[in-house]
Amino acid sequence: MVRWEPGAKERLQLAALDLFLHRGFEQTTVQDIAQEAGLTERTFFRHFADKREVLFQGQQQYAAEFVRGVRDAPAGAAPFELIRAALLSGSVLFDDERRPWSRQRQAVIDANPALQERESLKRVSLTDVLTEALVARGVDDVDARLTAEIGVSAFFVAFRGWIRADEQRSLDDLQQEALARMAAILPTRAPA
Amino acid sequence: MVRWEPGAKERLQLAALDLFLHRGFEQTTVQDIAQEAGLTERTFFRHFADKREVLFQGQQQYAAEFVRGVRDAPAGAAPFELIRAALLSGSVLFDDERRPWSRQRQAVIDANPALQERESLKRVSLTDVLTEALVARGVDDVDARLTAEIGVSAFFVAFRGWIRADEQRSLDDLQQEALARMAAILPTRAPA
DNA sequence: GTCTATAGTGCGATAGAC
DNA sequence: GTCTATCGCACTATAGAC
Repeated sequence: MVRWEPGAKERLQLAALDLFLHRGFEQTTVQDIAQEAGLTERTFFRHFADKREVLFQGQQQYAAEFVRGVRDAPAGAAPFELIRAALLSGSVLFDDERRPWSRQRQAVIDANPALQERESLKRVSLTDVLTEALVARGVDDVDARLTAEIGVSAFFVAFRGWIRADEQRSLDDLQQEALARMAAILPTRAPA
Repeated sequence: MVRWEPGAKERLQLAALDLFLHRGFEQTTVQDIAQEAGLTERTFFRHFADKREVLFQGQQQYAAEFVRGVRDAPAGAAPFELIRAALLSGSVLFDDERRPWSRQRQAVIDANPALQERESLKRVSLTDVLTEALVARGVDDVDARLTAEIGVSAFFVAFRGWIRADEQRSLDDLQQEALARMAAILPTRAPA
């Protein structure tokens, strides 16, 4: 007889999403989740720093793809090209199979302020790592931050559209549209 | 003898900032803060939803100024003009007198992830109300969201610069610079 | 204003993998 | 033997219920 089944973390994540969906985040205790996964509270907290974090693991995987897009872009690419590459690279994680799961997860987050708080912090972290990646590609500090802000905004606006019930377009299509619209909103520079 | 001194909320805020600065956020209990202000824990939670919130009251005042800028902008103003008006309107709250206080407060926030989380949520809320204000001015939903994102990004990047030790320029100068740089980063549209 | 549930921590013990 | 995952228990502070 084994002392523990493999995949404890995954079991906890699945149990948590399921319970949050049906009972609500606040109405679900960590003990409930652990019990559902055949583990104890203490073990839950070994895998996740806090109760909310169980929904946000995997985000750093997205950040990594994002950064990889920047790192692998052709030499001499302008900041705007770098951010397009980042967005395209990240979008591969959001295929049509994932759409229903993303919808469920987002519904749970939208129903709870504490989870929105964590999500918004993840957004900031994503902007930070992207900024760093741009600086590593030689972009000026402030421009890097602004470029990252533009890119992350495009991602989040596109993502919201992507999980809409009637939306069929790919995430990257929506991202490109968001970037184009932002360019249209900002004033054109006077020709040199 | 009075039953309670006036300004309970303000006393709690001042006591909290002071204790957070000297002891750290986590090392300060709500009881510490209440005691310092001559009140009870229960009273603290009557004024603030949670321990972190004591640092974030006054943000909604900023949001109101922001929105007012949008509402009072001249008729027929393009989204970009509306956002410029919002930023200018909000910046009046950040005069040179406030700079040292903003620095202190930000130092406390930067030292604690839980506070960064709350700050990032406030940022999202600000974007939401700004989006709403733009929609009320007739801007298309998606453009409103994107415009709000641009504006809030400009504010936060500018604010970071504004509290730098050696920075002398006004917040709005820095905001304008941020907007100009974003425009320069995004590609120019092909002429119609 | 009191009471209590729950989140989250610290430390130690144990069981298996290697 | 070492290393790591799990569990047990006692504990504090937050936050909400009554």
